[in-house]
Amino acid sequence: MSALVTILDDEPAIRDMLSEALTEAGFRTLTFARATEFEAALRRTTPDVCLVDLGLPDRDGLSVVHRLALEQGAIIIIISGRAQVQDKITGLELGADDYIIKPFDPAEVVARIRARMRGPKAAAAQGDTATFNGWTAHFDRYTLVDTDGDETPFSHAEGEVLRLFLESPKRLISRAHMQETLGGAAGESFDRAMDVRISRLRTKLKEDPKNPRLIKTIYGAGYIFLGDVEWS
Amino acid sequence: MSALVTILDDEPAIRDMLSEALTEAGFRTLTFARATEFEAALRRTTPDVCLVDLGLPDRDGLSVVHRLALEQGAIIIIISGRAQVQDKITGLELGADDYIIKPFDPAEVVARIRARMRGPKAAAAQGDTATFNGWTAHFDRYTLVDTDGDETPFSHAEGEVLRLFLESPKRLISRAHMQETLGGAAGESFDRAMDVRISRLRTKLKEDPKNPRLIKTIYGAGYIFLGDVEWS
DNA sequence: TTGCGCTGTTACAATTCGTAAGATTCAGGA
DNA sequence: TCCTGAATCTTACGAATTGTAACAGCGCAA
Repeated sequence: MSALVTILDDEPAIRDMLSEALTEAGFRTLTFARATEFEAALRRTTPDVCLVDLGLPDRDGLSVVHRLALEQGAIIIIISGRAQVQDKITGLELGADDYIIKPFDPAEVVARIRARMRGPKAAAAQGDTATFNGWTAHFDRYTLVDTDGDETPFSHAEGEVLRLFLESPKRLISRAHMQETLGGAAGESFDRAMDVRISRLRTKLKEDPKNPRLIKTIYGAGYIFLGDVEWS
Repeated sequence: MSALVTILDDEPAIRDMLSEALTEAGFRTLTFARATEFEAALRRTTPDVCLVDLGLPDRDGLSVVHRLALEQGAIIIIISGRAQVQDKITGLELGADDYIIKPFDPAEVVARIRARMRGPKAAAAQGDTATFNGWTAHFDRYTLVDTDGDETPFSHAEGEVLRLFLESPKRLISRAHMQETLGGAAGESFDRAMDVRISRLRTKLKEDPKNPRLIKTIYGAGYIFLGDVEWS
């Protein structure tokens, strides 16, 4: 399930250098020397990241970028010898997500790809994990990880609530619905248990009680989870 | 609707240059010279993009980046004089979305911000929001934001009234219609409740009681919301 | 058994929001 | 212009809802 990165560059040395660094970092790679080969491959596969050189023998790389941006959902990174500010601007405006100037350090390329993908470290856990606003929730390991790598364990009950939120972000989740999907087992006796679960979850997410950024209470209705969730 | 960009840099010349270019490009900006000032402002507002210099007088910019990545959903771009590949990598791994080296061209900064805003973070940032006369109402986050970037939370009941106004600006909204669409729930007995909701909304919009500019009362009929509303 | 962590319950603090009541403003007539 | 009753604004208070700390029961491992 590691991410697929395509490399489109006419210089073999650069292709090799990138391919090696990316494989080392846990990505799968495909390399191409010409735009036509690359575009033919796109009909068979869907890469997650596309590295594109602008100085190609058969076509201007910008046209490749433009088509990619229109048709694919991939992350597009231009790697070019053209260092003029105007070149960068037109590249970015055409749809590229980043622009790296030659000569470059392959480690920087890896770091920039990771910054775009934010989370799924290629070789990392296969289980069901979700990332949101700097956090990564590993439901198979019952741990929350921040960008620092610090882990905070969460319990089963907390995980149920968190999963419910992460499955429906930015939508109102009514208190009744929560009772129903989760604690429905016990009594209908007006449960403060849900409040306590949420309170505990909030402290683990380091929410400011006065101004919660992630779990927002709607008085008389329920809760809304704000946060940019991505499952993997 | 325009995105809010914060600039954190100790050099006034750089702050001015960035602020000017970004304003020109249609962004709203807030500038800070010290990390402490910046972090104080974060308690009041939620920027969409944060530009951070690493060489700050009072604190290392990397710690600012780290906190931002943990707590906020903002796009983080480091602007630094440190050009070593290792600096870039640690910055990106700490949570930055981009890393720009000084000296730089402000036009490139604008282009890179725009490139990031197309990504997933930006898609998250746009919920259902409306702007009017210097205010931005985020209905998903239940907050009002003014031109300074200061946030004021509003409650569910206030939001219902505000939404009603923003959906029919510059048209008479009768008291009966408001009761009907909203408060129909509880008692029909006293319509003073609506007055109080509106009164509270007015104070949050910093209306002058003697001379309301946005919510105008039509004696014996209802209310009119004046204001140039734009939804996004 | 003892100890530890998880979870629900309880009690009290904080917030929201409608109601009540006095103050203020408005329209129309004297 | 001034007066009067009705409509509206504002403030205070209280009921309902929600937040959180403290406590107790439970399960599990050493």
